[in-house]
Amino acid sequence: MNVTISSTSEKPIYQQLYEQISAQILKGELESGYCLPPIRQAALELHVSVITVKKAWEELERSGLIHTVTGKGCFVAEFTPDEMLRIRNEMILKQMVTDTSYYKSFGLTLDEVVELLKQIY
Amino acid sequence: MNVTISSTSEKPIYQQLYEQISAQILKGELESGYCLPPIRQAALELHVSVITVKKAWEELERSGLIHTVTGKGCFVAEFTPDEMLRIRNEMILKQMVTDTSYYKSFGLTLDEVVELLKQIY
DNA sequence: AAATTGTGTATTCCGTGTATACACAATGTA
DNA sequence: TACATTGTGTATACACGGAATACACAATTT
Repeated sequence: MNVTISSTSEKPIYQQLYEQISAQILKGELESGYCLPPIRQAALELHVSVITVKKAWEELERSGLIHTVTGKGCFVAEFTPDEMLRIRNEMILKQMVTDTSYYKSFGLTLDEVVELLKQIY
Repeated sequence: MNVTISSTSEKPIYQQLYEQISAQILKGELESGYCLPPIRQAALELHVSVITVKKAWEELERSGLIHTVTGKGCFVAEFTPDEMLRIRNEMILKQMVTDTSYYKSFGLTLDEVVELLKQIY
C-alpha cells in the first residue's frame, strides 16, 4: 500500500486515501485478500489521526472494495476481472456525470469536449 | 440574470452563483454592459446573505468577466467573440485537468474516457 | 441633502475535518 | 487463562470555511 497525502489539496485527507486505494485495488495493484495495514499503524506512518484512516477504510468497505474482520484486519475483496472493470467504470461514470454537467453549463458539445480532452490527456 | 441555488449541493452558494453567471456571460446570454442586480437586491431575491453575493461578484471581477463601479453597479465586461471563446476554453480546460487526473489515477486511456463520455453526454 | 449602490469590518453561528484519549469487542498467541 | 493485537465506539476539543446579521463608510445619482 502506497499513498501520498497532500495537505495543500482541497480534498479532505480521508477522501484522498479512499481515492488512491480504491484506484490501486481496481488497477489490480492490490491483490484480492491483501491485508491493509492496521489503522493505528497507517495513522502513525501517514501522520494523521486514527479516525481519518478509519473514515477512508469505511468508504472502501461501503464501496465493497474491502471487507473488515474485527480483531484481524481489513482485506481486499475478491473480484473477477469483469467485476473489477464494471466497478471501475461505475465509479468513473458517476464522477463523469458531475464533470460533464459543468461542461454542459457552458454550452459545450460532445465534440468540443473530446477536442479539448485530446489537448491535455 | 437567472440563477438557481441548490442547498443540497456540496458546492458553496457563492460558487454556484459564480459558475452559473460566468457560464451565462460566456454563452452570450448576458450581453456586454448588462448591469447585474444590486447585491442587496440579489441577496433578498435569492434569500442569501449580502456577503455571499459579494463573494460571487468578486470572483467574477477577478476573472475579468464583470467590472464594478462603486455607487453605480456591476456590469458585464466587453468581449470580442474570440476573447469569449478563449476565456471559456481556459476555464473549461482548467477544470478538465483536475477531472482527468482522477480518470488517469484509475489507469484509463484517452480512448476509454472518450468512449465513456459518448455514453452519457 | 437624500437615496442608491458598492465597500469594509466586526461578531456570531454551524458544520466538517481532524486530532487526542479512553473504553470495549473480537481475534490470535504464549 | 492472560496478554497482545486489531477493529469499534464515544467523548472532547480545535481550526477553518461558509454563511448570516448589523453597522459604518465611500462614490454616484437625483
